[in-house]
Amino acid sequence: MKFPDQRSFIISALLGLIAFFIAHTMSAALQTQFALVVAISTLLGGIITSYFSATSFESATDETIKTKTIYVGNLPYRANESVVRSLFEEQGTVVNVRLLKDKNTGKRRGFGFVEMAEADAEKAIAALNDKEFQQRTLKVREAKQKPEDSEDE
DNA sequence: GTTGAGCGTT
Repeated sequence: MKFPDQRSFIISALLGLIAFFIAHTMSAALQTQFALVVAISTLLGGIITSYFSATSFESATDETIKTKTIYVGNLPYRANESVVRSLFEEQGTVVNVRLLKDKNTGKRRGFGFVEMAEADAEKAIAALNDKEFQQRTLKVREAKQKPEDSEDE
């Protein structure tokens, strides 16, 4: 029904364009046969693709985890991502860590975002908020979600 | 090389 991702859609569209131009160079009788072959090949390819993606081993657990993004402020300027990551990993599994730098100068701005699993995120916020870290008091909160919609299922 | 309230990049 649906394409697995946008790449498959683009590839299919490109192949369709190529087939269109090839068919344009043929006689009417050949066009019918060519269209048949293309249609059957597309069907078979789709069936095979969906079979393998349905039986692919454990690729479903990758993006099924519910993660929550945490805002971390008042960080010392000397702190880097690995230090923050290891600090939050004491409270749970850290999915991603981003410390924001200035776009022009590239200097650290002293705050960042940590992405964790939902339960671990709540635990980390409660445990690490207003905690002293390298002579600074951390500000740990749940991050404002970016204005991105389309949450289906 | 500096500074100190804050919510953002592939």
